[in-house]
Amino acid sequence: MKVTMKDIAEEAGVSKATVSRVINNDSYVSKKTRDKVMKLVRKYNYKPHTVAQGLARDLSHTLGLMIPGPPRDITDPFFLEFLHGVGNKAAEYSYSLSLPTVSEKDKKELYDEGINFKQLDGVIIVNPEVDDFRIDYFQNEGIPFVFLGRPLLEADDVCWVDGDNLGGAYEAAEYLIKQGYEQIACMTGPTEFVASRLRLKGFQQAMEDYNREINQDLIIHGDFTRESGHQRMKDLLARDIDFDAVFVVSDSMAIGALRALKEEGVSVPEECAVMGFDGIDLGAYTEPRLTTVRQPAYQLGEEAVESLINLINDNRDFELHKVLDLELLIRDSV
Amino acid sequence: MKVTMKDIAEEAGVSKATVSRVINNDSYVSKKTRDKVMKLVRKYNYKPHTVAQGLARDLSHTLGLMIPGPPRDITDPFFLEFLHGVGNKAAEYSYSLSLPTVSEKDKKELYDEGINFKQLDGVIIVNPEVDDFRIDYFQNEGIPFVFLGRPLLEADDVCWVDGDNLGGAYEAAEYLIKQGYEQIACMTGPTEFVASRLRLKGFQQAMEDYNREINQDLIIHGDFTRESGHQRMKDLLARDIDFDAVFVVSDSMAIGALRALKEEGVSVPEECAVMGFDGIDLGAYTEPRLTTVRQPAYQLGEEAVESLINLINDNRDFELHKVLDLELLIRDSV
DNA sequence: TAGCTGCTTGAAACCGGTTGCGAGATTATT
DNA sequence: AATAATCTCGCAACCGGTTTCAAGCAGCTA
Repeated sequence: MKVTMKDIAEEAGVSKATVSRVINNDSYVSKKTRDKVMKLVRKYNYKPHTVAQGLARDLSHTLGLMIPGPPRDITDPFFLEFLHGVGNKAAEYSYSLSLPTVSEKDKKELYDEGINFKQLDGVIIVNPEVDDFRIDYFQNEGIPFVFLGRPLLEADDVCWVDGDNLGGAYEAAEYLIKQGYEQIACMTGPTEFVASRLRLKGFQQAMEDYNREINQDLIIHGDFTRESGHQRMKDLLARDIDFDAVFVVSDSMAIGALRALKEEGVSVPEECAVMGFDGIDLGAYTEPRLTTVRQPAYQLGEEAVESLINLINDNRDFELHKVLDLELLIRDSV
Repeated sequence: MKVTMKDIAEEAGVSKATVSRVINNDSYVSKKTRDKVMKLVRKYNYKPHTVAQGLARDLSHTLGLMIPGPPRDITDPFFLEFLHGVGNKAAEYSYSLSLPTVSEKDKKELYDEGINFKQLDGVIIVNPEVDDFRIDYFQNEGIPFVFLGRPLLEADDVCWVDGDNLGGAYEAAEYLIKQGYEQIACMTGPTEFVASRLRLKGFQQAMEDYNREINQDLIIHGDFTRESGHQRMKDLLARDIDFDAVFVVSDSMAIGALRALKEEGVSVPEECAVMGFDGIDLGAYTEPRLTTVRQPAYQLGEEAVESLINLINDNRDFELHKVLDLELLIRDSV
């Protein structure tokens, strides 16, 4: 039989209210009664019933995670590692997760229909777009949310955690430059994603700082998938422009690009160096192994949950924005 | 303002009880009042408050997913795809997920502590072991559960969904045999996992059926990780036994093995063919691309949830065991 | 027409907590 | 010593549903 708060209260000879106060160490309870209650709590290993608590406090103890829909879907290992961090941290705080896939296409409709967002305590949004409409949406609904990745905003009162995309991309480009590559291409993501822009910007900044001219023909856009990396690289090769290195802003795309290069008989890194971004461990198993910038996906997941819970609890005392450092991971493709 | 059941009841001029009955199309309600209520339900797009419903019915609307701990962790792409299926299906039925990582080491302790299992409506367990202790555990707790993978039991009243491991492994081995390979090795997983055994058994059966002798030295055990695939293959090569093909029972391991072969200068598939198992799409990006047996991970995830919900709802009218077909995926490594 | 039966519905208790309000006990203030 | 301020803590309402029980009512049988 499950022991409830009432049971504890009766055995301790106090009211439910008091037990509740002890547990949430709310307001004043004398040390004596607190000890008495806590003893019983420990004795029975009592844990408040999350659902009942939720009903009373209007909380669902559920966090929503908006999984990116196709093309860049959940199967992206970067995302998986992130999810892992989220799942663990959430479990640690007794939150559960709701993971509806929101496909890109009918995204807005889904939000209009409201899914069951109203029953979520908070939401984690991946891949902010420039001027992301979800900001308004969730603000209106009054649902706390945190972004993985920073949305580009002037008045940045929105909570996010992010890897240092700009810095990481800068480092990557700088490394390529210092290694003596001359014609460096950059394959970035769709312009509507902030991450694409920042990484491109980091690249451009490094090129500028080292007085390299940027050939606009060597800036191309994929969609973060392997397939697109493969295709775009084929296209680029077909266009017959000289380049001896390419900075690809996601490992998945980089792996696709690697494959295209191989198919076209271009040796890596001799004829063309490839620099990735993300640091998925699959990159350690390509041929050649992918040099890349590692994002701490797992920690990002943990931080996202941590921030979100702070938001939910109306805790004002935490960093609204968190930037985690990236790290150059030197392997064999450069 | 959120519309509650009381609001609907008042506007319809009936009691909450009646509205509840309509919604759960419980017992008898006259068509007239039912229509009247339903009209309002649609008008306000009313959805019952999951948490309140949970409290009343003693349900949490949360499913637990026991994530395998290290070494074979969630980062395994097969598992990710599975999780994706689970997440979507669960969301479809308005269930959320709790994803605590249960590390292999302190597994039993965690179960003893009980985590918060009592507040889960059901649990999905991955990687059943032979004589899995969790069966007793959850049966005692009275918590419905479903396995991904069949546990080996005589009295099989336990619910599971599984790929046809035995058949798939048989096919894989048969294919190798028919392709004319002579000395076929098999790298399987730890013996405590049922999947390892079944896949090995399928392999053995095929060998037997085709009158091949099995060299026990060519049966080796990894732990499903890339690292182990890499290491075990190195070991095998060092032992200097002849073989011209190897059936590796997980793609992750196969990819590790592929790498080891490459490092040792053994060409694949000319000098040694490699057959994988799982069908993670990463296998399409190795060099050479991995021939393997594809498991429908996403569907397995969906089926697992479907079965679990049937169990939760005490629905007796469904297949307790589901076996999904596997499919030989012929690429370049054989 | 009285008595039954079966359908339909509402009242109220209940699920397991939280919380506003106020009363009684303690301590501080003057 | 009287009064005020501060602690403690219980009562009871409430969160939004579900479910038991019984009553009202219509139709049917005898």
